[in-house]
Amino acid sequence: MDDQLSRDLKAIPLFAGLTERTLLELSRVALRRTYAPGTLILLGGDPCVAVFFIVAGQARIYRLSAQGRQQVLATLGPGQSFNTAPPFVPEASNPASVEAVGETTVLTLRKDTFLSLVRECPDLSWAILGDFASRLLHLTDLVEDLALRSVRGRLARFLLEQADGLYVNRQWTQDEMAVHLGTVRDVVGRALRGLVDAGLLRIERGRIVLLDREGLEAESDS
Amino acid sequence: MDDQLSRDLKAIPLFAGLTERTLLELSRVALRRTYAPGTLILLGGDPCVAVFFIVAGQARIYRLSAQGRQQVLATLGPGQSFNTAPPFVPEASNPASVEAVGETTVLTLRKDTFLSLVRECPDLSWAILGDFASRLLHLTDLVEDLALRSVRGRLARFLLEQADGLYVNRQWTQDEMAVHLGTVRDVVGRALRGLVDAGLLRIERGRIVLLDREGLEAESDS
DNA sequence: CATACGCTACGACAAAAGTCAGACCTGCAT
DNA sequence: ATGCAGGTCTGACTTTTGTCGTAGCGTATG
Repeated sequence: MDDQLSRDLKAIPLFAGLTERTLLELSRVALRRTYAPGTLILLGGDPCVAVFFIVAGQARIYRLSAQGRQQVLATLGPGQSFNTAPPFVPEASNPASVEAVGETTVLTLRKDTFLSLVRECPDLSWAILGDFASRLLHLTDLVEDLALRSVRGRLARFLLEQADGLYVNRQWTQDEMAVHLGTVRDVVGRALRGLVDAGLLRIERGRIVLLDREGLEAESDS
Repeated sequence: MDDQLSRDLKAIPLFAGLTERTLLELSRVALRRTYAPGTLILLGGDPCVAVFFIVAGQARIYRLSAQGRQQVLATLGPGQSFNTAPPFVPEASNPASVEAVGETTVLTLRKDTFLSLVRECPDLSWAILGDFASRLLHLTDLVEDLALRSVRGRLARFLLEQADGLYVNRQWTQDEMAVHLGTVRDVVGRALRGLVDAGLLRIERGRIVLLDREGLEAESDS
């Protein structure tokens, strides 16, 4: 009956090392939920009650300022998890808000269920250690970006990261880029024009063409 | 003979759950090292070969920009560890540079020794999970600070954090504060004067007096 | 006592970032 | 076709941040 749920559980890489038995138990306590595009899944600052695993769709993890500006911390897809850190820290609350990008399906486990699961399964804690570690490295990079680089530099780096070959195909609106870079749309627009004027890239309908990767890398450290 | 080393090992909270036997093994492979004030312990970007545990003194973890500006990620004291994340991520290099603040003594373990130790000891991996989790939360806060707050706001928050009651006793130079806030001395100076002019604090010889905590908290979100 | 040094204060300036308003373009729904 | 909405381009303007040079002040050192 809960066939679907079991299949979803098996598709989560973090759960790869679990036994059939544990998975079966999990399928009894995990909740499956689907959110419409743009829905708020989790509000930063609220007490932490559960952890989440993405089955389908995408989730945007972000912080909000008092003036309503956003900073995106990550955009996660199927198989990835969020809100897994606070359960390990007593009294911690949700570190950030999360919203569904497209239609998004998640599995959730209550905080204490998750913790006892981790205690019992060495494989799982190993996997989470790897996950946490790479998130730490990623956040450290983000901090350096924000503290030590100009918007123009951050934009150059961002485009290089997003680029698939010479092209950035995905339809990024300037607003989306802005929240990833911790700034506002207008400034992204100016920075983009600046890079175009410098001959480093060209903007076409629906995509951006990187004309000079080396030039962009030079821009990217500052 | 390696009595000192064993005693040092026992003083590291992360190792609290280890058996005598394991500690003994560790005392054979761990290296003890002391650095003079200001010495570079670890260079960011170099391949990761070892993890570190602080026995005495303090270590400043920071990133450097191309222009030589710094951003401090953390200042750690006895019992705390650094460079423990990269071993869990294949190919990862040291995420940041580390230097000794005062005279500082550390224990080091080779990366692979550390990893097999973690694999064998559930207690240890549990402790590291907690450590990583709180670092993640801390870094997330830092990102929000840098992305969404002005220097003045960050300074207000910083002072509130550092304050012991109404006083910030430690002798922070403006330069030190600047590298914690991701900016430069001059700007910290201006921001400080601004807060003084607003009547929120007073600067005395060797310490700062917070006159209006609520006012500072109001300043701190922006 | 003189000097050197580290830290701070201050003003002037330049660059970067944020804010605002108006106009345009496109696709879509009425 | 009309109107609307979302996204973009543009320029003007303000504020914030970073940079520079100079000067003051205290402590430590000779």
